[in-house]
Amino acid sequence: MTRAPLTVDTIVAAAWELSHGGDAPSVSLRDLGSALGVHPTAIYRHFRDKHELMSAVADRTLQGVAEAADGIADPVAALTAVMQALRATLLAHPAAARVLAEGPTRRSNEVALTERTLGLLRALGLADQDVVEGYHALIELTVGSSVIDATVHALPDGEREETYRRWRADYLGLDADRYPHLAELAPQMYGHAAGDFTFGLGLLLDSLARRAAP
Amino acid sequence: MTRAPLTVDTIVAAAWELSHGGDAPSVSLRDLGSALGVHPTAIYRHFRDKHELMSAVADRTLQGVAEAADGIADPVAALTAVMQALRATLLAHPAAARVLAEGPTRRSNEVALTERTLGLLRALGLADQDVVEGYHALIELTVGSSVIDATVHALPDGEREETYRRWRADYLGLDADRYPHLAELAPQMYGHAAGDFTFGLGLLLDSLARRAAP
DNA sequence: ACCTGAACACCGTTCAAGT
DNA sequence: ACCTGAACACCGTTCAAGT
Repeated sequence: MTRAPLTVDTIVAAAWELSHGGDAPSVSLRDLGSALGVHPTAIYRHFRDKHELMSAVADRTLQGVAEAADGIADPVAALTAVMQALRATLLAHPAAARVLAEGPTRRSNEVALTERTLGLLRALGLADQDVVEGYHALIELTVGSSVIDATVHALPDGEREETYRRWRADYLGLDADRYPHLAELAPQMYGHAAGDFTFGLGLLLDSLARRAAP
Repeated sequence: MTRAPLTVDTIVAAAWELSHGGDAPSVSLRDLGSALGVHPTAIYRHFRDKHELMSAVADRTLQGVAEAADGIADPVAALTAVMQALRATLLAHPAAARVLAEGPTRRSNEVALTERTLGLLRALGLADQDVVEGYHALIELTVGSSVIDATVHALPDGEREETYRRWRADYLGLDADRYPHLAELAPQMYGHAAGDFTFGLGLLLDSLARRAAP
């Protein structure tokens, strides 16, 4: 009995599976080959190089993100849902997140996400230039938040809390004369990364909504 | 005549030099060794591993960023100057930017930057919790903007414009019935990445200033 | 047409050996 | 104490050879 023939979709699906979680910071072609039961270099028959493969994997990761806005009438609430969904998938697939962070892939799910976001910003009543710049600001905040949090997020729950605790302790241990603000505020830092993102997203959307109002 | 002895500072300075620009996406220990006239593995006598070295290089990259606020009385203007300085150095050193994007190094220049930023947010009149969350939002937007723009920013001027032009053309070529917003707004996208960052930063600071007001 | 095998030019890292 | 040499276990990628 022979193996099912290799296709672009089979390869992307397997690579997407391997890109889960942060314990596997990047997918190697040798690992991917053995997951597919195929020689590592067989992948080059279907993708020009590894970057093209990872770009396809990254786009698969964006499947359904635009649809997070479905059924939400309020544009601000819909934009919040889309950006939270984007952040969730970037945290789950850090290797794909790195590819998306390099610039737009212009692949189908990414295009759908962009189209949806632009439409929601227009529904808010913004001028065209504000729509475009607001879109970039939302993406920049969400991607930044995701890449910053990805490493710690990949840790098991216990280690994650321990890491945050150690960071706070480092700040608390500083000379309070030289670093008065840090020494005082340290206990409140790194308490809840997801909350920080929600706060920042709210700041951006508040400003955008205000620019839209007459 | 014998070579000057290897020190932590010599190594960091040489690695910092090699980390300039985006044509060199990452510094290899073999390249670093030959730049120093030393066997690649000699570096392990001074750093535990490559990550510790790159963490030191990343902090060197932050030298002077906090001082971008010097002499600026208005907290909003000072915060703008600091974040623009941070973005500039992250764009110039993408390899270091990737290390900083993984989480806080808690090294001296980073600590100085954090302390300064917290102080400026407090000067704005914000409550402690808003100071902490506002700080994270500013860093997330700035890091996100920098990693997204770094790849294109590293291209020579002509190629950079050509790349943006190609991206716009890709969006313009889409089916206008399925993607009406993109098709219409494409000409205004990717016009000036630095301007997009300034806009997003303004949105965050506007919201923060409003929260500070009574 | 599609995949394999062998090879190339790289990586970070370890450890015994030199001085 | 500090550095070198050799080796290990990896990478992505190319290209001729197999079927």
